Amino acid sequence: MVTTTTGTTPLVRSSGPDLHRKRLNTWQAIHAEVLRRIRSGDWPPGELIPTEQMLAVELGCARATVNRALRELADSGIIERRRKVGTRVTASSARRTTLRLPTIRNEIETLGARASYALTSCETTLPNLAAMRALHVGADEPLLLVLSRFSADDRPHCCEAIWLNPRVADLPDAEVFALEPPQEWLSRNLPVTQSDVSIIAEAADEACARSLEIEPGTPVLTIERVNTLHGTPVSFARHHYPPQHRLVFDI
Amino acid sequence: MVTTTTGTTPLVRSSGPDLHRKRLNTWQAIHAEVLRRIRSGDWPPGELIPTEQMLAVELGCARATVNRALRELADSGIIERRRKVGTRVTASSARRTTLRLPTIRNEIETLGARASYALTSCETTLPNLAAMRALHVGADEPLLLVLSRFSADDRPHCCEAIWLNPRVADLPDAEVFALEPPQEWLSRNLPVTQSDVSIIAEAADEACARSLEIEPGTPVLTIERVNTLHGTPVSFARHHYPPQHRLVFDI
DNA sequence: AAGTGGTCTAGACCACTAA
DNA sequence: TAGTGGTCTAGACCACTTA
Repeated sequence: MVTTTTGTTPLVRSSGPDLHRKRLNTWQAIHAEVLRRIRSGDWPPGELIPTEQMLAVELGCARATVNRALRELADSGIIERRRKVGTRVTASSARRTTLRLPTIRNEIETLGARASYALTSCETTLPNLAAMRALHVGADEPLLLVLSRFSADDRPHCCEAIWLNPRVADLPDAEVFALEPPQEWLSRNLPVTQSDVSIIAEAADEACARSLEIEPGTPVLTIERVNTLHGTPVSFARHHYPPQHRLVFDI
Repeated sequence: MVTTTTGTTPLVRSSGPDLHRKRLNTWQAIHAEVLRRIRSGDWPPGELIPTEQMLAVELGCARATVNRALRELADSGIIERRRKVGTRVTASSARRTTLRLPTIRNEIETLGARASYALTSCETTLPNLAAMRALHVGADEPLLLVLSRFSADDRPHCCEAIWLNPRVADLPDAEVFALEPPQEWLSRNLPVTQSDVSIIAEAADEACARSLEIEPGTPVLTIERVNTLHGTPVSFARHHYPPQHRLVFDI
């Protein structure tokens, strides 16, 4: 058997049973079919499902295609796979999803609003406790602190406080941040090897409340981000969103 | 050349240039190498990187292997791929990451603490406004409302309020929830085709504050989840976490 | 020792899109 | 129309795990 295969229009391999079974050829189709069987209750939580080999034969495709489909399902936490054991439908309601962290500008424009940026202040100052811990600096090492705000259609959308360490990165003149958000300047000029992100609920402090035009003490959703370059923390950003803001996603 | 390849221990294909270039054979190695070149600045943000074909030749592996590596990078938002155009290093700081939503019990045990569950109340009652909207029911349709709390090593960790619609799902006797969290019972007994999740910051109401042993009005992190079966909303859960709680992840 | 998933390969065709 | 990524296939070997 030396002739090349056509790859995407294979003929029925044998005259075995199941001649009427529709062939599922793409990994998306396999993915959907397996998901259907799980959701319909055919394959209940905790159950072992057929092996890749069996599914490939049943659905009429290569094992690699089944593998791709099942890998996506495993990545989503829908199924759990173990060598030698097989593939199980996940019993718990544990799920995974992809969380996108776009730029603020992008986030606003996705909502269909016009984004505008305004610098609030930009000064070299001694770090507070959180900044000392995040950037691994002492209380006597001055940092650059930039406060700014984004508006969506002229309503306050989010305010940012970002601490930058001038000893580990070449920072621009302060005037630059009057025109461009630190986040955008950073992404173009400072390489990052890792970001640690936290989401927390906290009470708005004085500056944040003034920026977002809310009462001090109002709950705000805070997204913290520490950017690290080869193990050295470079920037520590905190984005604060007013109470009506929601981080939304599907599973 | 009809002899089969061994797949994982191929010999050098030709006596071309670059005999000293180490062959990168696994998609993880390719992934790491490409990431290294991006982070080192060799391939700056916005730049086109070589095609799959070129990388496969340079690194000495199959194009499918390069494809797998680059696909993972694209899934993380590190690069952007377009047919006919090529692959670019993402210019913005937009990033994606996988967010895990484990069961509360799992979450607590991952922290190394002992999880305990306690039912607060369980009653059939008319929906509030949020529940009406989430479950698409009218103000006169009674729902089952279950309030409960999880503790980690006897400290309040999270409290839950969940609304269940008895008209679209067979619900158990109320006593069941005295022993088992609704979340766990649901995952075993009610299939779900979609979940919509929101993360918000809000002020603790009276019941939530009592349950978490905090002052009413304290900011809490709330994770809302609407489970849907074939388009019909079945349950509406709200998990409230006290202020020190952080949703943490890397990028 | 054996079974299952994980991955690599070489070749092929398809889908999309800029020119 | 041509170039690039997206995917499928058949076969092979490896890695991990249970028995």
